[in-house]
Amino acid sequence: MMSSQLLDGLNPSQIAAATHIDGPLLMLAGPGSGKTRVITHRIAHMIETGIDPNQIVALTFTNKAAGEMRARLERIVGRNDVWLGTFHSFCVRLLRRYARLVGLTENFSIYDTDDAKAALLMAVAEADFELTHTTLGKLANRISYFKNRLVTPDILQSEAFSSNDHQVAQVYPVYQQLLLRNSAVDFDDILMHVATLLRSHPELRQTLDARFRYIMVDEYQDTNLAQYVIVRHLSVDHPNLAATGDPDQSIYGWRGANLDNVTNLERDYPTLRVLRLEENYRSTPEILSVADCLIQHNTYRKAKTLLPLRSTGHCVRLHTYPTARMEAEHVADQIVALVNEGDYELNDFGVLYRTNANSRLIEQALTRRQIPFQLIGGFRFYARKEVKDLVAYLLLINNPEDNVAFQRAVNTPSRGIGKQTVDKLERLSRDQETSMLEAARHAVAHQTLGKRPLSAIVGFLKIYDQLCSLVRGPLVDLLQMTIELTHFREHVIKRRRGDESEGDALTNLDELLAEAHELDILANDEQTALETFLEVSALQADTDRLSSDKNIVTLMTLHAAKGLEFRCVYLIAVEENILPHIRSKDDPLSLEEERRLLFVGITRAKDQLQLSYAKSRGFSGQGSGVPSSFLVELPRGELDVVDHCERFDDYTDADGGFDEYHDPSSEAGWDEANQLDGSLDDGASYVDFDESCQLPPEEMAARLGRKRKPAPFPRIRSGLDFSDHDSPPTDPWAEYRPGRTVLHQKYGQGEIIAASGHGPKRSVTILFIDDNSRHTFRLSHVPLEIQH
DNA sequence: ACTCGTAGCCTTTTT
DNA sequence: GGCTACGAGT
Repeated sequence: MMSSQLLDGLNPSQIAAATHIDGPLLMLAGPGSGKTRVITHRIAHMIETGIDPNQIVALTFTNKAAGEMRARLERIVGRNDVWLGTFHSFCVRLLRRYARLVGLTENFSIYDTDDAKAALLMAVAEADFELTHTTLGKLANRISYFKNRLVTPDILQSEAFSSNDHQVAQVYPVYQQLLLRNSAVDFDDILMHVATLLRSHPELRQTLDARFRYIMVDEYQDTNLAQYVIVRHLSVDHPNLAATGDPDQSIYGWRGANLDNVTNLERDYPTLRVLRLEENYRSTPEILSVADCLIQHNTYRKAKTLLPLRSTGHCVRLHTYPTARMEAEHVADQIVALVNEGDYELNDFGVLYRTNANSRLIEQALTRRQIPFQLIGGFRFYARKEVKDLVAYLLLINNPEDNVAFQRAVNTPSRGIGKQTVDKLERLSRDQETSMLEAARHAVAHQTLGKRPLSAIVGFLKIYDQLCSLVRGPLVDLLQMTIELTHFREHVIKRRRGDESEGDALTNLDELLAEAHELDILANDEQTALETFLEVSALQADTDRLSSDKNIVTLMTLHAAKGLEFRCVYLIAVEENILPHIRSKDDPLSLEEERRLLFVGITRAKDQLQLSYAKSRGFSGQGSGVPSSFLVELPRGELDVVDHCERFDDYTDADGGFDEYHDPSSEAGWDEANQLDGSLDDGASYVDFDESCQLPPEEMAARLGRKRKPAPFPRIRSGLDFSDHDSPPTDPWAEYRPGRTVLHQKYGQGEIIAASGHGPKRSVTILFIDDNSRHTFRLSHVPLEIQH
């Protein structure tokens, strides 16, 4: 039974996709094919046919995409309990629940790239590793690479590896242990731990498979092995996995995204239904023709058509400029002109580029013309120093084991605790096998430090304990008090004195307070405002802050533009060594990814598209001046080619002009470049895929024999809320339950009269015998001895 | 323990 | 071209 209203306005293949509910489904959706529309209508349709929204999960690439999808869905079916979020946020929730099964505690910290590097640096020191022939960054990248492919320290150490990876193998296990000691995860762990969890706990896997019965994955072409293993394991008994993606838009190979996942789907699900969405509602035929012409130069590719539905529009422009500055100025001028003509508004414009560094001149040109714009990319809001410094206190309050947070908080604002003291505390903590926070308390109690550092630490602990007592109150109060007790504002002002960003830094603090206040309002039983805050602060990407309601121009990298569209797109700096990037040129596969990146950029445009390059671009080296080899692959006859250099005699004769790249001999060169040697081995063969993705043989055999009806799943309240039935049995805090008698250091003996929460975030209310007083404590912060 | 200077590394892309 | 991590000096 399908609602005609719901499917109104969808084309036949879209309807087919939206009404395919049970069984595996792969939607190969070209750009602008109404994919988001299909997904939302599909979910709405599922709900309408009576499926419990609680059993539906839709995983997106960014929080923003999730938010948009939610908004659209709610417009159709109203408020609902469908889980819509990123892979990472979904996995964090799962991991919070089953943290103990992988050696974490429920209140684990999430490290962003900076924190992870700090932790890695500690691990390097601990492993007595010399950073002479490698850098911290490279080491971090390599470890990330392995984690994305589910290569654990054990596997790495047992495999044959290059001398380079031999070094990685020295540090990786130490790093991983250190993270566990701190009860912390890095971004990659979030996925890797969940994959491990599902692989090593069949009964839990089964429970969750039933719990999340309908799983959708958007941007499937950009998933990595860890992500594949996760959705694969959640779709065994209930193989209702629906993936949408476009292999031509796979641009995250460097992050471990694996196009094989598309083929794997066909292999692992023989009944997979593949649907193609090829009709394009977004772009003019001119734009699509250019895009198609380009992408056909990719060798490793399944043919796919782009069917234009819009009527003829403007010619795609290719502009050549003498300098990057002129490029920026002219783009800004065109924006002004088009807006003045009245057909376009500022938010119709997107300026796209390969690297963040390319935004600078455009920013200046727009600023000079007083055109408002938003710049997406570069540093995340939560990665700013003053923000991170403050958040460190909250992290430490939430997770006292977190030594990275401790080290950041303990001496910011500086209070006389230097490297010496911190090193000593780290040694003490390792010797005593406690957190650095505990080691600090111990040092105070036993006077094992010099007088001056000791009193500084006493001061810090006093602040910390005071803050901890506020943990049950509103987050905004906790944050406010942190700022006050640490004299944080004064600290920021002092740091940035004279600096123009001083004001910004203070504004950022206010923004944090506002955010905290907002979360206080949203807080519920499942997750406190503090927990939500810490999750957001770690997982919010810069692209998530993109605003679509303000009437301003958008500047962003091609990667950040994925999934977006603009009426007018300016794709600047289409130059050799920038796009394709210099670092991708040795490897044919990377080169193809660069081509896809340009394809993504082109297909963001609805009405107008201008590609441009400049013959000189400020800084030396960077292959300035040479047009991208991709430009030669475009249909020259269909382009409106404008060379702004002709008026500048100085530049007309300069090397590397477009025309030089259009002679037959160069083209022969490109053809040669396209004849790839077929070496697809990227060294990712550490994990046997079948082994990682299949169930144990016995279980598989058992399954093939019977197609049984799943047991009814316990009633769930909302979202990713878990009932107590599937509570892991390993939670020692569960022992603190009403009726138990406990001993408190100060108040003496009392009886637990109420308890709530799980793990160390569990809090209990106690009626004390001595003075009949009641107090509520968080177990993670107050030692309570159970009396038997 | 803090401040200033320098060397090397960095950025291509981000959850 | 810019940051930042580390080292020497006070």
